[in-house]
Order: sequence, then C-alpha cells, then structure tokens
Amino acid sequence: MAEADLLAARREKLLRLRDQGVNPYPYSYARTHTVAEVRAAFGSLGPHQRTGTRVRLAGRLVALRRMGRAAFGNVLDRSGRIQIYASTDVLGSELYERFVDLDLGDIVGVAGEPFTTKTGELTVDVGEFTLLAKSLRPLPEKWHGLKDVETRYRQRALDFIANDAARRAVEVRALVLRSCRSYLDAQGFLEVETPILQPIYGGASARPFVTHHNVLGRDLYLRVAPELYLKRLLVGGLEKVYEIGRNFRNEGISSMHNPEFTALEAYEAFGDYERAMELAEGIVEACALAVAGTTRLTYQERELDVTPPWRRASLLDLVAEGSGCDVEKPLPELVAEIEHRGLPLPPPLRNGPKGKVIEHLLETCVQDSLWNPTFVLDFPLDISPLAKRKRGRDDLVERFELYVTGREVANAFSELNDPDDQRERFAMQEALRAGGDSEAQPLDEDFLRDLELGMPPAAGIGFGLDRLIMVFADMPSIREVLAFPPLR
RNA sequence: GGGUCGUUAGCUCAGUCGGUAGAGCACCGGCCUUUUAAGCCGGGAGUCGCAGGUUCGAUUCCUGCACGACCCA
Repeated sequence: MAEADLLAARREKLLRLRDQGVNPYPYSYARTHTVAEVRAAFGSLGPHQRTGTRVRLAGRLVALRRMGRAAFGNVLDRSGRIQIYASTDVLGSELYERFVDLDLGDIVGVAGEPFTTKTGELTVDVGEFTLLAKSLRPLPEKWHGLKDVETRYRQRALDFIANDAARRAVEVRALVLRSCRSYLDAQGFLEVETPILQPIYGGASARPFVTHHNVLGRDLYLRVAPELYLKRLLVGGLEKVYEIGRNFRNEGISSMHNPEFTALEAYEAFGDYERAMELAEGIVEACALAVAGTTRLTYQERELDVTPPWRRASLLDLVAEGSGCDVEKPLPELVAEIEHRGLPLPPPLRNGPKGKVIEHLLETCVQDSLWNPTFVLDFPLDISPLAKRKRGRDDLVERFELYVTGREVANAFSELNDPDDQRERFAMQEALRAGGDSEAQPLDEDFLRDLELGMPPAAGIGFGLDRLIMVFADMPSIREVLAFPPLR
C-alpha cells in the first residue's frame, strides 16, 4: 500500500476511536513493572505455570499475531520486550475486538497475570489494556528492521524503536559518563564548568567555530578545549578538577571525528604524567566494569583486554620500529629517508615542524597496531606547547597519548607551569601560524598572567569520550554513539 | 577535495543484455484459542533519487546534480 494510504488508514482509525469515546492520548498510566522487572520476578518458571499475580506494563506494541479468538503480541519498553496474550476467554468478545484493532507501534498499557506458555515463554495474560498513544505511522519491517543508514540517522527515533543496538549505544554512553564521574568524584575531584563561548580559544591545535555576541558586539569562539580555564582553576587553588562537556573543532566528519564531541579533562595538582597514567587506567577500568562487568572485552569481534597496567612505549621507539626510519636525524634527512622508503608524506609536512612528521609516522606506520591500551610516551616539544619538557631531553615533553583499538582516545601531560617557558611556546605557535598553520594555538595573555601567579605542578589528561564509548558500545563509527549524528 | 560503490512499494531486497517491474514483511478482507519471522485463502499498493542526453522507446545506457557508505588527502 502506498504510504499515503497507510497513513490515511491510521487516521481513520484514530477518528473511529474518538467516535467511540476513547481518548487516544491519555495523560498517564500507573505502571507497576518494567519488562525487566517482570522477568526478574517470574523469569525462572517452567512451562505452563500461572503466577496468580497481576502486573501493569506499558510500552510499544511491536508485534501482533491473531488466531481467531486469541492473539499473541509483543510489547517493548525501555528494558526489553515481552510477549502478551489476549483471548476472548478473559476479555470477552467486545474488548478482544478492540485489542486486536490496535496497530503496530501503538503505545499501550496492559494489566494482567504473568504466566508461561507450553514452550515456557513468560507471557502476560491481558486482563485490561489502555491505549496510551496512537501511532499514526507504520513501523519498519519486523525481521530485518530498519537498516538504511541514512534513514536511521535522519529518523533516529524510528531507529531507536527498531534497533536494540542503537538504544544500547545511548545506554552505554550514560554508563561511561556516570563511571567517569563516580571514579573522579571518589578520587576527590571537583566537577566544574568553564566557558564554551570564549574570547580567545586555546588548549588544542584545531580550527575553531566562530560566533557573534550581539550585545557585546564581538565575535566569540566555541571552545576547542577547556584546558586553559581548568588550569586557571589550579592556579586558584582548586587542585583537583574535571570537566565533561562538548568541544567544537571546525573540521571534517568521519567515522572517528565529529565537529562537536564530548571531552573529559581532569587536572590534579602535584602530580605529573605518571599520575595521569594511573587516572587513565582507573577511569577506563571503571567504565569497563560498569558496562561489561569485566575488563576483558570484545571489540568488533576481536578480543580487547583493558586490564591495567597497560603497555608503555616511547613514541620515538615505536615510530623508529614501525617506519624503519632513524627519527633522531635532522628534519631534512628524515624527510629524505621517508621518501626514499616510499612512505606517504603530505607535501606541507616536509617543511616541518619535525614533530608533525613524527606524529604523521605514528598515524601511518604504528597506530593501527596499538590494539590493547598503550601509552605512547614523550612527544616532540614543537607540537606540544602546553606540556613540560621531559626530564633529560630538551626536544621532548612529558606527554602521552593513549591508544585503544588503534585509535587515540586520550592525551595527557605533565602540565607546563613555567610562565616564561609558556610564553616562548606560544611564540613558537605564533610563528607556525605566520607560516600558514591554521591550527596553531593563539597566545592568551590572561592565561599567562594567571600562570605568573604560580600554578602547582600538575597532571592533566583529556579523553575523547565518544571514542571511548565506541569501544564499550562495540560500534565502528562515532555516529553510532551520538544520539543525533550530524546530517548534511 | 579525489576515488569506488550505492539510491526500485511504508520496510528488507530481487529484477529489467533498452519494450514503464516482482517477492517477503507491513497494510486491507476472510478463516483460525499456545503463537512467537504464526499459518492458510484473497486483495490493493511504485514519478525505479533528481535533471538533462542518446533512442521509435530509458527504471535500465551516457552526463551532471543531490544524498549516503567505504577508502584516500
């Protein structure tokens, strides 16, 4: 039937119900049990058992199998789906006819006795039912469901009705956020909120979105990271702070990138990046236990073990091993060797900075192999303007990136707190910007002034939570873990 | 930005070496009191993504565009 006819048929039924005095959109329903609660209470019965009790369920009617004067259906609520049974024996013929006149997709309340069928399936024998919301549109196919990716993303509510995995991803996000908060709260951290609209952006190498404040008459940036504000809280003596919120980076969309993404940043005074590693292990372990009950997971049909402690490897060692290149060479010689070996190198990188070349080698020759959690340690100073120099190496900083399933999920430093060094780093960034690097970080005088007050040495870490959620939700694309993915 | 693939009924998909299209589910009617992708009988349902081109004729071939997926930058 054409879609218009399907819609018209439901509209006619809606009118008919109103004529019969039925309110198709009543105000509330006193539910006593979710589906999961019914299963928890009665799930262990053998076949052909009655319970002698009555439950009130509410949810969406997602299947209806008529057999003359009896029918089976399925009701789906937040916690799952359960079979229901309706018969003229219990309802009488008039109510029964009304029951089987329900449409797939209708939201209903049903009250009745849980029992088990001859096959042992837990079923609710409907004694009363109430239409709670008439559905005026057809549902996707019951067996194959809704598969078309474009429709799934454009009509996400329909996707959540039809696909359990889509709903599960929303739940996993909530579990991950809750676990991060519980872990950090238990460690004595304070959850804070810092500006999203910023007069100067900073804290990450990225191009910003620009917006405009009419009353102030000035442009503002959507933050690319909360880092500089969180550090100013450290200066202010808050000592252990974290923020969970949206960052915005003006870049493309891919299976790993979304222009707005959820970040967790945590800063702890008096620690260094060793402490940040402990935090990373603790946070991920807590999430794994909350979502899966174990730290031995499966991601995309491959085993993934996130049990701490994790592998630690130096960036330069990994890159040297993965690319075969001598990364201690000066930039021109390194570029020559890369090209001699036939490795890809985007032309703009040939002029450096050298750190970007090494980072590129990490991405192209190493990262895919970093499946179980791996701390990649000690980054080049020239691409790390907010991190403290590595003890004993002037060209490196105490910084790590955490890789899981071949993807970067976190980035952490021993935070730079020497205001004069920080000013020099900003100057290096300004020079890069002058050289055409649109992602270089702008100098922030207010931040420097606060650093001059004295910021305690500190561990700092930032997680891309969407990517972490992908791991725990076993999803291959960031769009699958966004309730409403971006659309063109 | 580049390459490859895709877009057919509400949904999931076939198909047409160029002659305006099919199935299952869903929907409508009938039968059916333990089904669970229920079953049986019957029925209706399509601008074949959009716009051009070639052709007697295009859903099919060609070009462009839109949207999407994957890969590359």
